[in-house]
Amino acid sequence: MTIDTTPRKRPRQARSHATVDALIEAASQVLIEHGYEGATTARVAERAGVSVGSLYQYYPNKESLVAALIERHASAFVGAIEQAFAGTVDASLEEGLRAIIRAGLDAHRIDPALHKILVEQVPRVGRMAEVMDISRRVTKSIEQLLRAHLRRLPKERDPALAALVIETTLEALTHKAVIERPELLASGKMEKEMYAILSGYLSSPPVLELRSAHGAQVPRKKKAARRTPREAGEGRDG
Amino acid sequence: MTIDTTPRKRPRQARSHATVDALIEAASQVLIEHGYEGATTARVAERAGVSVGSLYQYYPNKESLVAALIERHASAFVGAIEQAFAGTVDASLEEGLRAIIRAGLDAHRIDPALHKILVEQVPRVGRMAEVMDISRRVTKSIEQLLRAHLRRLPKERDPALAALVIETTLEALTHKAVIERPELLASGKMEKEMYAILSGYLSSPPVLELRSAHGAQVPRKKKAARRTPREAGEGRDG
Amino acid sequence: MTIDTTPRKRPRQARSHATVDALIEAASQVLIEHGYEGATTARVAERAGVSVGSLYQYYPNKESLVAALIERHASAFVGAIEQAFAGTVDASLEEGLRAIIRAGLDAHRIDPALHKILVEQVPRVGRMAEVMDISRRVTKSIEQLLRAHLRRLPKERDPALAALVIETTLEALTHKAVIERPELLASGKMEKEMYAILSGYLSSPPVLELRSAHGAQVPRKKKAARRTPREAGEGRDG
Amino acid sequence: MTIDTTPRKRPRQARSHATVDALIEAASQVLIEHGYEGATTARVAERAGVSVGSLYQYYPNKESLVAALIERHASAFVGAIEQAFAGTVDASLEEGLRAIIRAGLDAHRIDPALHKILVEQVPRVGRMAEVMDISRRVTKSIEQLLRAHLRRLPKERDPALAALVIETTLEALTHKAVIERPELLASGKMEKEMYAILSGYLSSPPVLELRSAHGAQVPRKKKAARRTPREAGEGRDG
DNA sequence: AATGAATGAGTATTCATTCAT
DNA sequence: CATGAATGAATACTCATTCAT
Repeated sequence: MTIDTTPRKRPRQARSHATVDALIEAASQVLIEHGYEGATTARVAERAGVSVGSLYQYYPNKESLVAALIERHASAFVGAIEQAFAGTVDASLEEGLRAIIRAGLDAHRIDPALHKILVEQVPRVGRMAEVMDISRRVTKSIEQLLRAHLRRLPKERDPALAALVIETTLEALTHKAVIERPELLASGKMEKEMYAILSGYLSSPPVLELRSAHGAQVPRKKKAARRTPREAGEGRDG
Repeated sequence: MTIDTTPRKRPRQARSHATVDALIEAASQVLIEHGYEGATTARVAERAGVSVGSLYQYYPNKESLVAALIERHASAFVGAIEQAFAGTVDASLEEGLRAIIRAGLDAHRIDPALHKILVEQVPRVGRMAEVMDISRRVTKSIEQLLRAHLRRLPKERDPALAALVIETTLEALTHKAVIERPELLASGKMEKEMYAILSGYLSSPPVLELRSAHGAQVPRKKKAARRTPREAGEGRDG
Repeated sequence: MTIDTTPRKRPRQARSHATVDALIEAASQVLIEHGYEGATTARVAERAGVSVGSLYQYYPNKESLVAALIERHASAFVGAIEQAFAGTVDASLEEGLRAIIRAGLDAHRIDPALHKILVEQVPRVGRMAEVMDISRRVTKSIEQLLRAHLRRLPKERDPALAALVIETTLEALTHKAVIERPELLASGKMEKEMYAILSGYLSSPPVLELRSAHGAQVPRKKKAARRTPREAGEGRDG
Repeated sequence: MTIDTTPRKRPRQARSHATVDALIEAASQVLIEHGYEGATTARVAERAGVSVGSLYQYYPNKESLVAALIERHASAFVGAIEQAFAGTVDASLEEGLRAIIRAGLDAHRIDPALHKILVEQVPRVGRMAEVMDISRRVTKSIEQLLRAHLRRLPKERDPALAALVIETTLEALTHKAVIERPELLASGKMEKEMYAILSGYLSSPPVLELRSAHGAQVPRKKKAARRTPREAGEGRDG
């Protein structure tokens, strides 16, 4: 029952290459304008300035066209992220975090409208796996970064889990900003918040934890006010 | 082009009321089983044990039926959250955060299968606004909590923005856990991570920020211990 | 890959019964006029004075419609034949043969144009089996007749094989007459030939067989009782 | 509405000739493998190792290609039959009949798969006439044979009609055997039955005819010369 | 002559919606 | 009020045929 989403044939002549390009580009536009349902093969072909027949010459069905579009976008997306990660191998944790944040934000600047539609529609094209793979790969990269700085992390922070949390959080915040609050992006405020939330997460132990869940104030000494016990105990900066 | 999604008439008799209920319930089941495309009016009517004609007696079109379902679900969802918030008005920040986290997790336990479908399909029903409203209301509640403990927050934390960040983050993590990693939910690990990331975010200054973005260890004098990252960063210790 | 050719639903109201009838009748006409390819669902629906939707309300696809038509025709066809056979149970061999011949001719008078199309197109509707079943049942009936008169048959005639030969021969001759030479039908000439060929086949020993296949003359008794006048006239063996 | 089925141009170069051959051969194979519907011009061209364009260089349309194939096959078919007839001009009636039977069986051995498809599909190519011509020519040949032995035939047997009957019968039996009962062919049983039915038909008067259709016994001469042994055994008229 | 890219009318089928009963 | 038969616009997809290269 699964549908073949493999492109039908590879264009050999220059002319047909142009057709394929036009089709994908048209698919992107029509998808953005009309959504998945509204993106009829006829409309896509028309927008591409090509006949339906030509569409089916290169894609065996509608899904395969969308799949190709997803692939193109996903590849650009992942490309952007991995490039941003490239220089992080022996960066500090701080640099690493900043790079990750930037990477996400930058990647989301690639055709955000299409990205939105694709994210919404991807489940029904059965390409969910591939897209989830993006997030999995990013999570893996984050985990590597964390492992490289393991001693800097709170001892209760499991790197794999933390990576998942970070990836999920960043993705969500980036999304929110891109789609609903672009001004937070332009002003750089969102980036700061992202850094704040991540660095807080990776520092320990958070001050709040010192207070009992019952609201009783734990008296703190003035000097130690913001230092955590472990920091002090570890004597790292002693 | 916009479609009227208002229910057609209000049921006055008990029998009609039963029909309306059966229809919504049927819609829910069919949606879960067959997805949005597969949820034909015929199927819904059949599942409800009612004729198509009757369906259209109460809902002018398919979308309005789904809209009603969304409304029912959203209302239950927000209800669960707001109830969880109710006792928080003069709770401590810690209690408040825990309540928020719990609220989200609990709400997601209401018909998660339907929730998933609805979240995916909602954009195309044009009820996005309503659903976004949920998140807006939750954000508002969080903001109130933060404002009640304003002095506990890092001074650079804008309560409105922080509330947005928190809401977004919690929603994303809850989602991820519900859909992809339910075992993290059962073990309570996710809840701990949520608390960790939020408390870190609301504590200050995070230790990590004390280190320069360039990875070089910035030797810190004891006095500088309390300097915020930005302060440190801005002044470059110079 | 096989297609479901079961009718979709049984009509409950008088109105829908009329629709179903109209559809089959229209299918018959359109099939005759345009052949299988030309018999588009649109054309059939139009001819039936009904919308395409209605067609698909009762038949899940084009094939099932044709299958229904085949069934209707085959049933009438077989009905005619078996009725004609009914009175043959204890008839003489001669009466039996005449009844069989008549049965075939009569059955072929039921909508011969449709019969022709159906016979041609049946292979591709996958109802071949059912139709072949007709011929198999008829063959069986013939075999029974032959067995009832076994002692009258030439000893070398296997009843099952003879039945197959008879059925095939009758079917072919009937067909030929119906389609290409209707005048032979009207004049009763074909019926006579059919009887002649069958009775010759079931009599023995045929004169011709007395001559060896190698042309060597088989010595016969003087009286040459079996020589025909004309044979005698030839004086070949005189 | 009628379509031109004339080949477009006659190949003049060896290369073109090869192409034309390859096309017909490919058409034959594809037709057998995929049936008429499945035999697309693209598939035929591909199988022939030629482009669609080339196909249309030699055949103005699909039908003309099939027509050419039909012609090729029909010509081989008739060729085989007429060759088998050639030696029959002054053969005995018995020899003639055997030759006819053999001819039909032999002809059907030429690409029976293609023959089957062609027989089924031929009506829709509008080449029915040509194919019917085969049977007409064969009938003519049979008629000639019969006329050559006129005096051997029962006086009531009209040679033209008898030829039609014989041709039809043989064709049907051959077909049946080829398609449904090949074992009857291999064992030679069918051939025997064919000879039996024909010789019975051409002998006269058949015994059965002596009995009235009403079962009344027709008084016969004392010697009962034509009574079969078994009949005698019955002692019905003893 | 050959190629194969492009065409687009034509086909089966679905499904939200209406309306006669 | 309820029913379910009827509607028909809309959609994905095919394939014979043309024509620029």
